[in-house]
Amino acid sequence: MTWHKDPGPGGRRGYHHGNLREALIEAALDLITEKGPGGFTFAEAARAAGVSPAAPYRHFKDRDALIADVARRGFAAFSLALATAWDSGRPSPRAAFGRVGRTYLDFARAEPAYFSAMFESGISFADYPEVRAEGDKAFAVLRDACEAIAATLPKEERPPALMMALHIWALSHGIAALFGRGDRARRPIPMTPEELLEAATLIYLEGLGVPRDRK
Amino acid sequence: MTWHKDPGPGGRRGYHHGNLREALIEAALDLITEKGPGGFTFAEAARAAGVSPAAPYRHFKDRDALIADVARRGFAAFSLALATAWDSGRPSPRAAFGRVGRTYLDFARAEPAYFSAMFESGISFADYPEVRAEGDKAFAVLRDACEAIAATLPKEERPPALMMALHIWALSHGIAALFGRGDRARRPIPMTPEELLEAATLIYLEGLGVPRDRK
DNA sequence: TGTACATCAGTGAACGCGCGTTCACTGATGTAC
DNA sequence: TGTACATCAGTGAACGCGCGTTCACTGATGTAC
Repeated sequence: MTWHKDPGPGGRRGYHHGNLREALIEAALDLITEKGPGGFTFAEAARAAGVSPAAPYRHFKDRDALIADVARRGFAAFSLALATAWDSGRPSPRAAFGRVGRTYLDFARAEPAYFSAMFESGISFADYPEVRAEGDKAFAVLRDACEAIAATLPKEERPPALMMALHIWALSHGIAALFGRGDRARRPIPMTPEELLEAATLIYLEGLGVPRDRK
Repeated sequence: MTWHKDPGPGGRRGYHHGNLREALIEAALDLITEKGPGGFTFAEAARAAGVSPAAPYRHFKDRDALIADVARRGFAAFSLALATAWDSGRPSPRAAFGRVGRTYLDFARAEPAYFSAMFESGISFADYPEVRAEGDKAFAVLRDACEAIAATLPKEERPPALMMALHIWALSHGIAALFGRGDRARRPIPMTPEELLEAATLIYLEGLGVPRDRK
């Protein structure tokens, strides 16, 4: 790793950029935010970083490799956010579970570019196993949470935690995708996505017989 | 409307195509199926229809207008499928409700191109109100179904049908988007999407206190 | 029934554009001695 | 401490490509008389 002085607001010091890889990722996030994953181009990312169109090839094999790296980072940030929200189920699994759901929606809204790269860019988990690995970590957080929720039930009534996790993931994802973002394609609804998810989760847990927190 | 002889397998008779509008829609569906909504181009659709690149402009203002028309038709087909599945809640609302959910997943799998155009193409409801209108019809079917399900509960326990419909829509959509298609980006799960949705719906309705069908 | 004509759905060539990618290159950096 | 050199991250020009869109046009169709 090279040591670099702060390049200042210009972002560029001389012949060498200094931090091109990061700058390209940032540019990609900005472009995806503006135009969606399809609207992002390698050339424009280079331009945004103030660098010739050939320069990105020093850092990424091709356009897809850059998007995959964005997705990987997105999943990493996502699982960190979810894990922080879950906080090992403190103070109670149910309270923590609610936070996890809200965090899912938060993330989709606050980081639409990551979200797009993760779920809508069409990059293949098979081609980029490191993306999949980070995605699995995020899912594992949700699974652990479901495990803890299930554990509040008597043994013979416990639903499979994997199934629960898939249900909650799908529900959160559906709400985020349909109603959660400032999309032009969005369908307006008479409540917030958070309220919608919270109500659904409440009903779902009720259906499983999960006891509510004592007041 | 002009009367046309069957153009036969060549698809083309002479100077006039005869049914270019339909041929372009078909081509768009094929292309979107193959490469996603981003991979579809006006030029390639023209080529597939065996027509010069300028010809599509006789039928569609631009590329987006064609995609919007695909989305509109998709929503129309979707609401027809949902309405058929619902069948006015026969023989029982719950049984019919189950069919509606399965139909959602069926549609996503059987018509990935429509599904993409409807939900992932980024075309704006504001710019194409006819697309929105068809989408609303599809949602109305689900809403009616929820109304009927809610009506099986005593008045004071009935949840708002709109909320129920949004919950079920989001759940179905999340499952379809994450696990429902033959996507390369799909995450494999140890059960079918149909089973996953059915279980979730069962738990959800249980949580609402909706009585089960008598055996 | 025949013909002139308006209408319409196509043609095909051309445009400007921006893309991804390659290439031989060169300036800057760090290091071995 | 000074210098030669290897390494590396950039340049910038060029490529072939396919796109969306326009234009003046022409062949086919349907209709008024």
